[in-house]
Amino acid sequence: METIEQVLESKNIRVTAMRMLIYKFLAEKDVAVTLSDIENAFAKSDRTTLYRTMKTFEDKAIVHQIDDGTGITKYALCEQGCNCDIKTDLHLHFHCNNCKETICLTDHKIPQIKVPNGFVSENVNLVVKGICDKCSS
Amino acid sequence: METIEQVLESKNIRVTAMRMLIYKFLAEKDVAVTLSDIENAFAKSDRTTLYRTMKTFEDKAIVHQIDDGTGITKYALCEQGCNCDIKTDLHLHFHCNNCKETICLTDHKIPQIKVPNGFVSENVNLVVKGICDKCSS
DNA sequence: AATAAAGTGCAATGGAAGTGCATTTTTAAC
DNA sequence: GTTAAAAATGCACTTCCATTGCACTTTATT
Repeated sequence: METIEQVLESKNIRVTAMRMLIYKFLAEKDVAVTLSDIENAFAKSDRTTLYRTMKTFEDKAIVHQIDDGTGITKYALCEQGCNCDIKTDLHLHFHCNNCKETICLTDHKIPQIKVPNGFVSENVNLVVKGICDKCSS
Repeated sequence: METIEQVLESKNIRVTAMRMLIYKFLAEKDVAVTLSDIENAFAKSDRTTLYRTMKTFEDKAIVHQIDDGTGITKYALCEQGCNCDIKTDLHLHFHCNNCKETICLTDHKIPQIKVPNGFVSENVNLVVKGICDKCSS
């Protein structure tokens, strides 16, 4: 089991108190979070710091952004072995219309999408909306 | 060939000069447009009017919103026979990373997406990003 | 023509993303 | 250890888009 310090160091990210806290917060969540979610969890910290921290985490492939159609950017930790950095790890996201949470369905890969002749596919964003397992039971 | 008036009337939308102009503008475009695009095309009109017009059009299934990940809502006319109103017409959208335009690939249906047990899929948003036919040639 | 209903325009608000700069903290060099 | 450089943080601000309230105008109805 890696410590948070080790995770950050292995990705060449400087270890700071704030970053460890943010990482811990993300790790405890099983749903994608917004900047405001993080902001509310750390009343002490500034939005800008969180914003830039997430940007750093994203650059280093520790988190990935999720656009679930709510208009608000969400973030989630990349899974072990996730290849978000090379843009080919295309798992899909599920947004619950009931509880409004968004989660990664990491082990559900996006099927190959056919595009017309002349079009080149580089990236795919797929969000399924509906009712999540917690809300449907 | 239906006139614009007939289209609007058939959808129970009151015909006004502004609405006809907006419809015409949309019909001439083969790409999805933002509110600002429409705003710029009609310097005379107010953003609010356009916003509410699009909302009306959307309610009546004349246009559908597109969230292509740019963070800005885009709109496109529904095709003849498009079932956007019943939320089952799931064609995909293509966003060009070069010219930044977004278009509907109306005849490319979204494949059936499997979700884990307990999850209920109601709706799917799929955006493919890459290079469009005009930019790749 | 009178009235009600719907559409339109102006002004303003709110939320989120993003930036510049000063300050603090961390790292590295001496 | 002290110091200089680099990176991180916090504050203030700006911008952009979505959205709403209210007054005014236009359209439909009788």
